[in-house]
Amino acid sequence: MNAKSLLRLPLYEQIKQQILQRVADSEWDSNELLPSEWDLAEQFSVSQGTVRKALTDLVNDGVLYRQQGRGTFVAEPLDDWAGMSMVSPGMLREKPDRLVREFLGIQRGHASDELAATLGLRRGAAVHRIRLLWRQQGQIVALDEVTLPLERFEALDVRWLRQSVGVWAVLQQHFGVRLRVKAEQWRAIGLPREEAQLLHAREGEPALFYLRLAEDMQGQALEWRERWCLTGTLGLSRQQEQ
Amino acid sequence: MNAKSLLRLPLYEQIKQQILQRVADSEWDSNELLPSEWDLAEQFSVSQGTVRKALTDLVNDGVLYRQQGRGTFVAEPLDDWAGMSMVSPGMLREKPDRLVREFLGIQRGHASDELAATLGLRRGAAVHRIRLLWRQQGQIVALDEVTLPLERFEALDVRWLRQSVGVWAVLQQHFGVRLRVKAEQWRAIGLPREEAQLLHAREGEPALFYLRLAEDMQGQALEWRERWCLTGTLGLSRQQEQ
DNA sequence: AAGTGGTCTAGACCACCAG
DNA sequence: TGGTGGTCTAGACCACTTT
Repeated sequence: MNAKSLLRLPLYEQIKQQILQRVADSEWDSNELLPSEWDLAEQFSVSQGTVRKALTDLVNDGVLYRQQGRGTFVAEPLDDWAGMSMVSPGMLREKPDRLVREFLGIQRGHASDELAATLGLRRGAAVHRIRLLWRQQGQIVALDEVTLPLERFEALDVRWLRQSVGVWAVLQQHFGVRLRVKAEQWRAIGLPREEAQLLHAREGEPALFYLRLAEDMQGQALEWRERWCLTGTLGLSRQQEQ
Repeated sequence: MNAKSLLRLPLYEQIKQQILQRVADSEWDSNELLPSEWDLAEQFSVSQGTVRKALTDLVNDGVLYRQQGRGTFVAEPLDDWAGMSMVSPGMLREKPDRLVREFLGIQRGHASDELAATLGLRRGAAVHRIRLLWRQQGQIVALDEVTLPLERFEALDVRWLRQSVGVWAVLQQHFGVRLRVKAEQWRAIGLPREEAQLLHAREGEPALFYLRLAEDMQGQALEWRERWCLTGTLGLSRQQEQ
């Protein structure tokens, strides 16, 4: 009836954004039950069908999940491996074991021309560079170098990175930004010296090199990530070392 | 009003299946305009909203696409690289060049115990084994070995494989089955002898090894694929050979 | 029994595209 | 201008879960 469209955005889009905001602000925690569709409809002064459309979209985006007869809930925050193919050793049917993150550090730097173009930044724009190490059952399995536009994430706090489960979770919790993979590429390479040292592996040892561009739900590119992964074969040879 | 549910399936599910069947039977070709939502609603004796729900699901599955003000169309058939990350050399923003398929052959074989379990088959069940080679700008970039349950695809015809753009397109066109990736895994390996020969590369040369399980829209596992990919680094060394 | 999400209808108006 | 998909409403009944 009322709630006259503020910006020519569909009502369900406005509702989605308000719900996303509340999730980002932790007004609703993970796995917390949302008000019913009818309650939300009354809060937002729209029909239940419109709320339903908004919730369905958010479920498809992985922000919420539903259980028939019980209600609608807030999904777990994304971790940095969300939507990524398995690279862990072992059978295909196994879920990858919970990965443990080690925060190596954050620096300020400047984007290369190519990276600036990819992220839609000015030439030489300032960026955050974050390094993470991933362990599985104690063994080092991957090294990440993450690049974020500094302008957008100026307030980024080192303590958040140390405490959180990953960069994506930090961006969601503190900036209300939910990322998804926009483009990615795999290569087989020999490990460069610096990365080999950090991974405690031999220089030139074959590894997976994973490049990934991530965007927010509006399609704005926001994160560039390079990941060096030790795969099953490597895992074997590494066991012999220890 | 009528169309009393035949199998306790929601009306929109029945409509989805009927539309999928017509697409599989090529009653509607790729990029062909479907009847309007109101026409379909009348054909199926349901409301326009129910047709809309069915079409929206099929759009999300990639079977159809919509254009505001014009209509709803049949999407291009899937190719064997659908939903797969880029592995081609070059920049991330580039679309991978159109890959050219070379059909190497098809054999009958028997599933290993592990593969039988993965595909939900009896121990030692008969399977099709298909080999494909992929070229990009003339250069060999990948080798596929595809395993399909023979029971489900007994009528598979070699001519279809020779003429079509890929295995997924054949399954969609001739069996009405649309696949999607269920699980996948990447590894960096040295090429085994046989695969190295087929790829015209050196044995032991580092390459990406990609394992993939695909399922139909009902979640039934139907395809196992192993793919050896030569990545950018390799592409360089191969240029020197020629 | 009460409350939730899941399905379905009938009708309305809008935004976009074509002739 | 007419037809299409896009949005929105108000109401109904069903299936499932919890109390």
